[in-house]
Amino acid sequence: MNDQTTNLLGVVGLAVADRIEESAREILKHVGETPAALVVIGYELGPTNDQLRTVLGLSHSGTVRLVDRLVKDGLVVRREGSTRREIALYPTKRGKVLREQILKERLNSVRPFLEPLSDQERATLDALLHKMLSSMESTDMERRSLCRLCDNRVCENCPIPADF
Amino acid sequence: MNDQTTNLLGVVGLAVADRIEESAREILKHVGETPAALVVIGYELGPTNDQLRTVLGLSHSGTVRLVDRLVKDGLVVRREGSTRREIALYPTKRGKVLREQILKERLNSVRPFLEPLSDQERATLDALLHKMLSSMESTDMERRSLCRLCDNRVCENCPIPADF
DNA sequence: TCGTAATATGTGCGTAGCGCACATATTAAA
DNA sequence: TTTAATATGTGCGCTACGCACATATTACGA
Repeated sequence: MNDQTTNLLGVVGLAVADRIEESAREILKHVGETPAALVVIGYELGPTNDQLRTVLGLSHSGTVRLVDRLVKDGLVVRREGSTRREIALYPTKRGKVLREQILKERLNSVRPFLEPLSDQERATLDALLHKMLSSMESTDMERRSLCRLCDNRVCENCPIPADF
Repeated sequence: MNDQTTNLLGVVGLAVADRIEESAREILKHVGETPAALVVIGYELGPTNDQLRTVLGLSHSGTVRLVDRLVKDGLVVRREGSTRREIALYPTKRGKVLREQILKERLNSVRPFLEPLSDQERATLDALLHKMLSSMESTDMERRSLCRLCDNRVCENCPIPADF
């Protein structure tokens, strides 16, 4: 194992995450897990507070306040859930619009990294990344966390399941 | 350009950054740019507040308060700089120890991503990452920001310069 | 069935990590 | 030698959280 490669992956990872966060901030005026929350809620499967919490890796109260912010901004609504103690989170029309922008700008901010590579090199990188991801995480929850900012429409064989 | 590869790179980038942040939090009990600050100051070149600020991408006051935290924790000291209005930031003995731990655990947290790959595949990935990085950023400041969490001892031809 | 445990949400309170606007000291420049 | 630029520090506020607690609903076991 060569630590130089490990270090390089750390650099690229940090750079990619930086660019993604910056692009989301400009659209949503929120940072942290708030953009990911809007993406997850935007699947329109009506996640509960607690399901959202596990995907985002936040505390319970942190998640409640995060949803408060999204509700206050008119991006998300709390509906009645399958039982009376649960809620179901859904995006508003405006929430869906902003979600689309977040997903689009996320891709736009990552794309420059691939710019220097040829088609052949991109295909090689794709295969390597795919191998890294598919062999790494195990539980469904970890997979959902990994893909919490994904645009699932551009991901063919994505590990994130569409159901909670 | 295939957006599926772009998306995959976004996933890996987010995952890598997550793991790095988590490892630093356990050691330093601080998040955000604080770990990076300790790494940068730890080069023992006595950066000024303002030089640190540009590398970390923070506001001026944010940087002052960040250094306040490091000083309060006994990890960094403010010394007199080359002119009387400048300060020179240096790590304490304890600051150096924690810095070493941050660098070590950063590599430890990224290494699992390479675990599924063969030696040959790692070499290919290394070449691709290197090409991506070397063709991307231009100014020295951007390079320093990219490498703000690097362990420069494991990076052979790293773009971060050793002088400010 | 009835009480007890588990689950789900929300709240009071505190903290870390930042930015903006302003104040002050020092150096550079006109 | 004024004036501008630079470097640091401060008052104030805000966002994004976590912890501990309160409350409501559902599940479960005696």
